[in-house]
Amino acid sequence: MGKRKAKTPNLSSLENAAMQVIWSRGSANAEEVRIALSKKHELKDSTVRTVLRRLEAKGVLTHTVQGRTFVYEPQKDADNVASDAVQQIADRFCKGSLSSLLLGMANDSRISPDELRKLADKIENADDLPAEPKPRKRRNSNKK
Amino acid sequence: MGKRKAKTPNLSSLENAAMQVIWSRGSANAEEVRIALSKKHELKDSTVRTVLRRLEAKGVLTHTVQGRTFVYEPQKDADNVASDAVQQIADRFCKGSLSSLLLGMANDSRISPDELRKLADKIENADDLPAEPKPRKRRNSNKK
DNA sequence: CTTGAATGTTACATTTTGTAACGTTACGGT
DNA sequence: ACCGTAACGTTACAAAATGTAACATTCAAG
Repeated sequence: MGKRKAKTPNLSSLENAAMQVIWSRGSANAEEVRIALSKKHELKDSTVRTVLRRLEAKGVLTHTVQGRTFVYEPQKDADNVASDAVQQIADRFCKGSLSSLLLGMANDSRISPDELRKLADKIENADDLPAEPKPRKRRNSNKK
Repeated sequence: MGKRKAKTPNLSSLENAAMQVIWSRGSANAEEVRIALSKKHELKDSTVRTVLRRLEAKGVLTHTVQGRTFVYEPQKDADNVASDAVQQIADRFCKGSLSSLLLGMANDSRISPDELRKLADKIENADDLPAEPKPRKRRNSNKK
């Protein structure tokens, strides 16, 4: 019972863009973020660092020091944030019922029963197989 | 082809609160909204009306005149907005794949294969029965 | 015609964002 | 031991978004 509203802070579009970069590569330093963003929008490095600092202030990022460089990484992975976001929508529009939400999406032809079933299968096969008594919690990304 | 980004405008918390009121009752005038919000937050009516006007400017509300009163109603129903919002999340975090998004939610135990299957059934049974060729659009508030 | 309810107009103070210049520090190389 | 430079910190601001309202105008009903 304790854990109340993490109240995912609303990110501005620039902040969001920065987060996308970091989420997509797992972590990044200011310069990397700047480069990535520069495709769309040229920014001074101090600008980028300001944004990054603000994001950390908002609690969505943390940093570790490597040499004399700050390496930022998400406080929560993208998956988690996405889930929370969806849940929040469900809260606001469907009294918290995810099912109702999805039902609505089906009405909008955003998703079909078929997909849902396939998805159900995939989930079972992928993660929940009863042969594994030890469902390790953590995500073990050993790639790269 | 045509249909570009509806770009659901981000609503501020107050704006959102107002929208919740209107969505929940289908439509409402300034005074009703004020009353509803007053449970949490006392506001002058001009304040409320300003917010309502801004919401209309943002395109999420429209109004019709009834006598000399403005009756506001959502430009899009809650369902629609919710769907869009979820889709947007999928876009941002899952390259647009709703399935991936849901998969992630399953990982977080936010939803289970079981629920998905039940949901699939419900959708098929509820909405798709070929017996009803004309799902009447709406507009029929004969109450009151 | 006087009222009053309802709307329109206009104003701010705050907060949030976007953007950045400038100052400080300390590692690495010569 | 220096110094240049890469990284970070500090401080500033202009713009936009929000919250909050006071005051003016209108028009129908009595």
